[in-house]
Amino acid sequence: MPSAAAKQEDPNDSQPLWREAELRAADAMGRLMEFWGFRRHMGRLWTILYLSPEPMTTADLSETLQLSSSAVSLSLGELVHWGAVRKTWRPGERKDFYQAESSVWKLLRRVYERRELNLIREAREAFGDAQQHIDEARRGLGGEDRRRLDYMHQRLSRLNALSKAGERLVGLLVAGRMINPADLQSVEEEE
Amino acid sequence: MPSAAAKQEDPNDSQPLWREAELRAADAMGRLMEFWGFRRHMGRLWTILYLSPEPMTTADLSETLQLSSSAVSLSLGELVHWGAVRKTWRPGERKDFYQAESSVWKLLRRVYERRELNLIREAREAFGDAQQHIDEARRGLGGEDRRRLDYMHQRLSRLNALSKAGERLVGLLVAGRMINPADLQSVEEEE
DNA sequence: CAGTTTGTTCAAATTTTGCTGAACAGATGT
DNA sequence: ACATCTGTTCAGCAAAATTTGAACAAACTG
Repeated sequence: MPSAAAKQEDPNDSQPLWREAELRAADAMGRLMEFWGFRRHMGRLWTILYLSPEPMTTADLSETLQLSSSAVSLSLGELVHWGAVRKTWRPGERKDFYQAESSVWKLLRRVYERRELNLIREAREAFGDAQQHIDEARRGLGGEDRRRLDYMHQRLSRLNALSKAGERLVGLLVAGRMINPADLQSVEEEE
Repeated sequence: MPSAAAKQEDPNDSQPLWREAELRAADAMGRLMEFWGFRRHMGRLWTILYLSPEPMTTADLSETLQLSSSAVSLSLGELVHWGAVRKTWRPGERKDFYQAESSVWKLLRRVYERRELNLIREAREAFGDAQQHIDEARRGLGGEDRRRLDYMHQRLSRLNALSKAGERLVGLLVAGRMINPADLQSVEEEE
């Protein structure tokens, strides 16, 4: 008969009691990250690491989340690339160990900097180019066509201004100066 | 021989000169919206409408972007649902006409309110639940297990605080009070 | 140096997503 | 009531993304 009091490390069925809660939290973060444009596993892996007091190996992670080692390798690599996870090593151990970067605020800033900022900038450039082409195309025209191109030109300049504002907004967030400190309780972290 | 001076409405090849620029701008917005989690066509359609001085029909749109009427109907419906596009009608015309909501700022706020806010809220709830379960599970434990659960509990409370901060941040954006007005030139719009 | 252990890359298979044409439904005019 | 025009929904197809097992590569052990 199966010993009901087995503490933790049974092969299959008897996960520690808290494992379910941990997975729920990881899934929530996974949804967040997926929505946010990353692989869903990145959020799940990061959360498991973030909740673990000890660095973990790929084998640990692969077992906890029931993922193939390739999937773990891929998503973990991307997390490392984004600076969300760091490799560490243990004397005497050959495996790589991973631990979560715990300053979420810092992570957010990095993502906005490397991703959103570029994206908006590209869009703004496209709007600017289009505007310029319209500007050239409208010279010498009159009547209905001219009215239409003037309208388009004005609208494009509006889009341009908006992207510039967005760029600045994100820039301020990245620089950490966007938030009125009085509005939020501390978002600083222990790290 | 083909009359070179045909004004605009040729069947196929001779698009107006400015069409290319318009499409480039639409594509930029499409990329932005796709990245942002919407269908890419939503951004493209909206831009075409935004740049047009006159309301347009589905046929116009479908022809401009070379999309099937079903694709137009689908994405346009979603745009209407998000309040990014409005239907209008012309006396004597049976078709529906569409025009873009031109206050981009208002749109952004609506999206954040209806989407991001819910998303973060759900994540926060999940973190809270997990935290509570851990809290219950750790009672009466000692030693290694207790330490681990205490750690998890503390980390979950951190995630909880962060989501709360995020919720508040987005809330302020939605309420229009997040931005330090001195930091940005006017984001107000003509409407 | 041969044999392990560990991590990464690759191609095939599966799943998911997006798009289309056709069927359908609603409305309008004859 | 019928015919026509317009917009929406749906089943099937095509393209894209994810996932996996296996091959490969690298680092270490004895």
